[in-house]
Amino acid sequence: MNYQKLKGTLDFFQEEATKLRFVEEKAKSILKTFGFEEIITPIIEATDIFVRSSGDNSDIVTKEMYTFLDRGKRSITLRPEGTASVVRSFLENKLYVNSSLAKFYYCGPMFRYERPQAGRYRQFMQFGIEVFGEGGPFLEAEVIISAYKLLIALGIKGIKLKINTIGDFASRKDYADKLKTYFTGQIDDFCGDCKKRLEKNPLRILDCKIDSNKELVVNAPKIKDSLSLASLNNFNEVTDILTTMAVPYQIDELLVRGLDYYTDTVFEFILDVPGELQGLAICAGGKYADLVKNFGGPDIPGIGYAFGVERIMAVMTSQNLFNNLVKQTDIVIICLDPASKKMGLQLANQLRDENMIVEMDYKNYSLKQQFKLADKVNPRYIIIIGEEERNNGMITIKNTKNNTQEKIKKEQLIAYTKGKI
RNA sequence: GCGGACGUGGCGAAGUGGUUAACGCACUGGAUUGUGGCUCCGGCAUUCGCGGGUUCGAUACCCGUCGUUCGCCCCA
Repeated sequence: MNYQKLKGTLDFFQEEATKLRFVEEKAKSILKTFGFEEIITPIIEATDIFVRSSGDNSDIVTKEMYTFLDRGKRSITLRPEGTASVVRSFLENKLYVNSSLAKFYYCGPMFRYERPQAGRYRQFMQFGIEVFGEGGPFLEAEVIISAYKLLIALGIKGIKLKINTIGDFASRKDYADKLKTYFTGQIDDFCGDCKKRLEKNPLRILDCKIDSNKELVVNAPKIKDSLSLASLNNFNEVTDILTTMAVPYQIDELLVRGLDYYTDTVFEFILDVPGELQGLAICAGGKYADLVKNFGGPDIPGIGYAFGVERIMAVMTSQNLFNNLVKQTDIVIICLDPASKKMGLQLANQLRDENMIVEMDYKNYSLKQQFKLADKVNPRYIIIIGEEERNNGMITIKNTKNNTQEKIKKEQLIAYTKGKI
């Protein structure tokens, strides 16, 4: 019987696991400087949580969720995104009572039943943040800045920040109606999807890959003209702050997000790099003014974003940004007979207590074979213990950098290595 | 959900309608028994994703299936 991983899933081991953890740790350390705290929520939630938040017409809900009935006949879903769970937890635990602003980051697997391709998997890691509370344009800008700083800290080149405002629900409804009127009867030569979108969600016609370059689309009514003055002012302030903070951005009036809960400011960091990753979003998010309220909670706005960790790993790999992740061994202990092996084991663990990385060959007794193991892990020092050393309470220690060796008393070993490794 | 490409040992990769399935890396053993990383020699796929068909014969041809991968839709 041959077992293999499920379609669209990934095993991370050795170097890849190290990369994943590296990105995660870096992200955490930067967000901590912004005062974020970690929130860990379950991977499974009641299906309704996601239907409510993403919208029952969204693609995620209609065709991408892993949903099943548990033994109690409850509909359970593997989370397709992080925001809904965090909002649920925020409300359930009344995390709004102690402060007017709650800032969380999370990291974990998300699940979407899609056809895998470059940078897309059925189980993928997202690193994201959510902030609850009224913070105005400064908060929104800070959130975007935190994402930007993170990408800079990771060293990723070729990223572009696209930002837009889609207004509140009222102005969006108004805008959708305008678009509908505008496009009705005019899109006979548009793709089939766009024809469907006209009824369902006319905003999506604007970022259709096939039709978005058409004159009709380019000249379509702009969302700006449907926005409330407050929305408009807010957006202008956000971009102003970004400019002040020297965060390059590009206003993209066609940027509309796929999840229904967004309002006002939405943004994406996309990759502008050659190859298959070109154009992929590595971070996306926005404001959601009414999501908490719609969940039955107080009227508290939220804003957040999520990074696609695998995508970040992919770009970083292609840009050679994982240089210092090689496994490092400090010492290999070579033991030439069983009695020496026991002594070696003791020494190894004493050294490990000093935080040194120590390995040894458990199987062989010949010097040559053990040296071969040592070559593979390329240690700073090689210790040799045989009958000769044992009888004198000595060990031989060899510096592999300059190929010198000396005999020292085994009691001196810790002191000898101090400061050298 | 739709379309294309691909599927040979741990990895990379050649190959042909007929029985020894190249080669490289990795792994493993050895080149006289306490000093390696180089070199040399040996071992390592009864088997070419799986199931069926065509054929005297298939890893090679056909069908199906599963899987990988890329694109579309959508998205991180």
